[in-house]
Amino acid sequence: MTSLAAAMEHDESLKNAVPINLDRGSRYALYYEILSRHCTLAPHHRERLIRLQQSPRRVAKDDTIIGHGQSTKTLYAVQQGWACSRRVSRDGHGQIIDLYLPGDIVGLRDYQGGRFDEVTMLTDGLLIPVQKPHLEQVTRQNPDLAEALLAVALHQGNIITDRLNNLLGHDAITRLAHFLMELNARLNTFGPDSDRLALPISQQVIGDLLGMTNVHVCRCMSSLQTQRLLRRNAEPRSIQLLNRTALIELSGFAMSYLFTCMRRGQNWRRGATS
Amino acid sequence: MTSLAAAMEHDESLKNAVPINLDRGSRYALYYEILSRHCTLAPHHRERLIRLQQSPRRVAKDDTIIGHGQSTKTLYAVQQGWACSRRVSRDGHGQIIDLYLPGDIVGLRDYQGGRFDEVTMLTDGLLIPVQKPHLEQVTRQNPDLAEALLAVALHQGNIITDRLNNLLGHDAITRLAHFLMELNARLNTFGPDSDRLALPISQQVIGDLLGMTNVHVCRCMSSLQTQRLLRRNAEPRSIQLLNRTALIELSGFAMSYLFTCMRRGQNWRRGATS
DNA sequence: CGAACGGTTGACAAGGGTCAAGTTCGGTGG
DNA sequence: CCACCGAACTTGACCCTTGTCAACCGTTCG
Repeated sequence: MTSLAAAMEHDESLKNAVPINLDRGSRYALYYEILSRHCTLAPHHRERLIRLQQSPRRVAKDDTIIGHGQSTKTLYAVQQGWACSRRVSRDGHGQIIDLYLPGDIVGLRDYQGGRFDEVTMLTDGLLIPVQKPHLEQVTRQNPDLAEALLAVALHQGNIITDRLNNLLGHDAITRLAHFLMELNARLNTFGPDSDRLALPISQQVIGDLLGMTNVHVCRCMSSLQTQRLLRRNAEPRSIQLLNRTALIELSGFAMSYLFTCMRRGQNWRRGATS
Repeated sequence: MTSLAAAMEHDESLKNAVPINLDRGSRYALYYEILSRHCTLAPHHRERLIRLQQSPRRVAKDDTIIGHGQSTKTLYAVQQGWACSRRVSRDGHGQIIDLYLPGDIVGLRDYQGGRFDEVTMLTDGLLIPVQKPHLEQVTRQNPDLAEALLAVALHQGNIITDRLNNLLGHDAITRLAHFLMELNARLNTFGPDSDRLALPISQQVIGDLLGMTNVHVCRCMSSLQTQRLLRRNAEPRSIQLLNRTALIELSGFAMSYLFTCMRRGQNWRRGATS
């Protein structure tokens, strides 16, 4: 086992936050894993993408990956840990825009340049950098990869759209429930659908993501626990889903944005088990 | 002047809602116009895209373009009029998700299939259909077009992200001001920056888009008018921006999602005027 | 003319923000 | 081992923004 592999496994607290298949051989093909969620890719694409990847970069909680207003030619795939992007307004107040989980690509929104949100780590983690020009070169030569990249971008857009839908016209408890279901779905995209949900972020951050105060997040969490819908664990920060059916019902969670992923995902899973 | 061209120009109320350059020759190349906002495209791409387009489809207010839950293999580019997509939840309540203006592509979010929001017209309009499989075939043969399509998708994602940012942590007046600035920017992407802003939708629809009630939209509009920031016209429904600087200041509008577009747009504009 | 629709206004209520104090817990230093 | 500290969470009191409900008005259109 290499030192990298060791580093990747020693971090117990993040273990169940890693939906990516880390079986032998796929360990270093993160971009291939991500892209092949949406399109069926050939083996030579796997090799091509592996050559693209730079060496993994271990980052700590609160590290700034991409500074505010700073142009960047680098994309990062999240191997481990959670990250978020913030939009900093003129008054210095930063609003969390987006949440990146293992298997997500950070910086894709800026792929063509022009928009420079700040990206910081919410937990310790491991990122795989790729140079945008290199990726562009590869996608120009491989229509399959270009299509897969488009699929990833559309998928990210669908996740955002789902969050937008969640924020519009729903009250705080519903929004929180929806957020938890979204996390549950994204963290278990291909893995077993565990009832335990890692939640390694503060209520302040959750509040920023949902447009409410940390105080009210706390109240809603308590309410959900009182309704026997979930139970909270303090250390490591996580929650136990006690009644997923009721939570889905309450939140109106649709999972529609996962359809693309699931459909292709089944191909992917068949391929992996064969 | 063909009958189509006549049809396109007789509709006075929508005249200033058309940011697309309708000069001779570009009139029928809507997809080329849209894609070349983001990438510099060659003349043969123009021909290729024109061949892709199906004959324009005139639609009326409240027409359903894409039914709820209905799969579709067709994309539509909006030539004239405004459209929106709605997400219909199980209880039958429909939440407006997205707004499509002239020059936008409808259905791109479902490009890979899997998500079926309802799309309806908010005004009368003119749409240019394209079959997704045909477009896919063309993009697979032309990396430039694939990249341009990716850019359009990312741009749409950026607009949504901006709206998300606007909804999180801003009060109703700020949200309304931001919405108006967004409209102003999107409707005048390349045209002269007019102070008159077409607003051919009801306050109920605006409320749905901003997550507030029609009553409160009315109150906020009145407040903005009282502050001498805008003036409302009843017929045709439009508003006059009296103090754009103050509105931008108030709403924290960034225009960042237009950067990609602007940057390339200047190329595009140079090309058009030469 | 009357129905239908969209906008306007007022009274009232509730969801959620704000502020502040208190609690828990892990880390740090003596 | 204990004392102390800070970060995050919890809880209560209070109040403001916004939703709700309703009446009313102006236009359009059948």
